[in-house]
Amino acid sequence: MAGIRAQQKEKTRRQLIEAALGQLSADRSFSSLSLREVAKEAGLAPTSFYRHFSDMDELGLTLVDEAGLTLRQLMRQARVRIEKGGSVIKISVHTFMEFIESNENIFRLLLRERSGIAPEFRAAVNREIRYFTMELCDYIEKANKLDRDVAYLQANAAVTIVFSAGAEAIDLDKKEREELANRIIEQLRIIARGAQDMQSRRPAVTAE
Amino acid sequence: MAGIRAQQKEKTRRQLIEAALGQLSADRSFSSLSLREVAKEAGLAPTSFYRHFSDMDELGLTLVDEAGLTLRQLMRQARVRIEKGGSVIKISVHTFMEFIESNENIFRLLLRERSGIAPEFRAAVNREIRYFTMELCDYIEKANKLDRDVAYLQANAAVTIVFSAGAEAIDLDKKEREELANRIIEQLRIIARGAQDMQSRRPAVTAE
DNA sequence: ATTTTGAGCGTACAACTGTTCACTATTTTA
DNA sequence: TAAAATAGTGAACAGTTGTACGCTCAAAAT
Repeated sequence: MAGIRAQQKEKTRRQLIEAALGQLSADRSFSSLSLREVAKEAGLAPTSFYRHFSDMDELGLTLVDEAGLTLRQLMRQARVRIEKGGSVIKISVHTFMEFIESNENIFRLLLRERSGIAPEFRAAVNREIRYFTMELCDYIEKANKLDRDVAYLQANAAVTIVFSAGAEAIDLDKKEREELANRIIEQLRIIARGAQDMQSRRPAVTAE
Repeated sequence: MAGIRAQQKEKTRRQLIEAALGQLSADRSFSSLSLREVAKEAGLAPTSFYRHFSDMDELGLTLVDEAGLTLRQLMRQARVRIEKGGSVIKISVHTFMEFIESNENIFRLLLRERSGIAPEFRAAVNREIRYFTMELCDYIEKANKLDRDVAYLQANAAVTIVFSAGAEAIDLDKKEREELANRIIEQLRIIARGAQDMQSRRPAVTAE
């Protein structure tokens, strides 16, 4: 029972996903893709699309999930590198930029659909980004010994700036990307210092 | 010579602009509008559209210009309020939120097309936002006596965070918006403190 | 060995798209 | 007053879209 049939189905499903992902270029948003186009690119008749997804929306949500996986890969890799020592901020930004470079289209999707039309899409993207933020928040809370709410403010601001930079970076050449990365690093430092400062001016919480 | 003809033409041109703006709701992006729909909404035959714009793109760029004007109004109003005294950050954020509330659709356009498809659109939106950033940079440089590059880092980070919050705010109810505004205010404070801190640790630049 | 299932296909259709063209009616110009 | 310019129209076009339907044929279940 190899499931030769289910296997084949999974394969063409992947073809549809890859086809859609492949069409997402600089001047093509997901919502501008048509079911027929994607099916054609995948080498399928338009009607066969329905054997795998009931909708373009359903395909889209699948892509967002895919992007979520990529995001977690990114986090894992950053964590590994950080453990080996060096500036946390620098490493994080560079890892992020690398990922954008090698996963352009999936990041395009993520960054565009964040402010896109379909509410379900936005929700899905925001879920992924929130997860990302929370991980960072935990890390900051422990590593820098900040109160949770201050850590959250810092994490949220950092993620906003990094993702926003990601959206910019996608359309830049290598040199411009480096400049951008340096700017982001400095901004993250400013935020980190500000958070430390805000924490230190707080009344200490003491046991009664 | 009242120019009764040119007058009427300008009027229906406005109708087209308003029609397009009116269609930009939560679940409708500019690129999803069709020429025919817009013409219909404006009470025109599809073909009459061409008497005013050669393209939907041309209409779109006109809308972005419109949004730019709104943005400058916003800046002007914030400046007036700031002169009357009070927390600069608080006033700025609240003014921004007010504007979003009373110009929902035009902000939707601005925030969406920033990461949209058409390169010309993105360029136009980024031009407006850059202008906004530079104004803020000047202000910070003078008011807080920061070096220009530090002031720029702060201004850029602040604008990124505020606009990103704007995109979020559009879909929130009143109470949630207030919470968001408070979070933004705290984050801007963190950034301001961080910038001050970074400045104060710099080697002073002295005349030779 | 026979029946059932289901992935993929081709045809067809109605809805919509942007754009062309020749036309009307009114204002503007000469 | 006659001629030219032009905002707005309606019909028609070729193209694209999503989707319903019935079919095939190989795999799976009986």
